[in-house]
Amino acid sequence: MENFPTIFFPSSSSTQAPPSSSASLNLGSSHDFQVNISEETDFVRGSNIGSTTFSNQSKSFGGKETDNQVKVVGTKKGEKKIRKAKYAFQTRSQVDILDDGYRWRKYGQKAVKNNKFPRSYYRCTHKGCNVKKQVQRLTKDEGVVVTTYEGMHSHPIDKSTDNFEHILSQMQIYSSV
DNA sequence: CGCTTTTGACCAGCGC
DNA sequence: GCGCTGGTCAAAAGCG
Repeated sequence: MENFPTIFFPSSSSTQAPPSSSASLNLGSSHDFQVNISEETDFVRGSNIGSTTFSNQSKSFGGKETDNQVKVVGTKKGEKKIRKAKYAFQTRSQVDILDDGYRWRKYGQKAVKNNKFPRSYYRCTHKGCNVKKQVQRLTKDEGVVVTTYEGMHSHPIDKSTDNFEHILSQMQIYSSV
């Protein structure tokens, strides 16, 4: 099977060890799992990712650079706007909802300009966990779902689904800046 | 009965 | 200054 997840870590990384764990994903029968990790404003595009349309997708996805700027939702006055690290997962799947083991609650849905499919906004339901994620399907390839994670989970996984948490752990390690 | 989803409104940032 | 777009909130409905 070639359904193996292919995780592309920024090659510029030199601090932590590369993900040597054999990450296997049981999301379904035929899901091409492609991860496109975007570190802050810098999208990892191109590379050796199999999809030819990937660059275009990345372009449309990060068309507006402003979408990487996230303002702090603090009730305090002058909180500076910090940009959190976002991780864009590109998954080839028939379903939008990828159960990664965490509990998500949908809190919004908006139609994006360049996509005819709406974008869904989810938030982790754990107490004190402000992890958000967006799920968006591409217009060009409706078989491709882009899941953008924002933030880090600071609690154990809810279910014992797969070792997807291993992947998340790897990324959390990486994203601990 | 409690939680999740849905959906419209509201708001802030940016471009023109 | 206005309009557009993206992101969040909140109320109500829906479901197990």
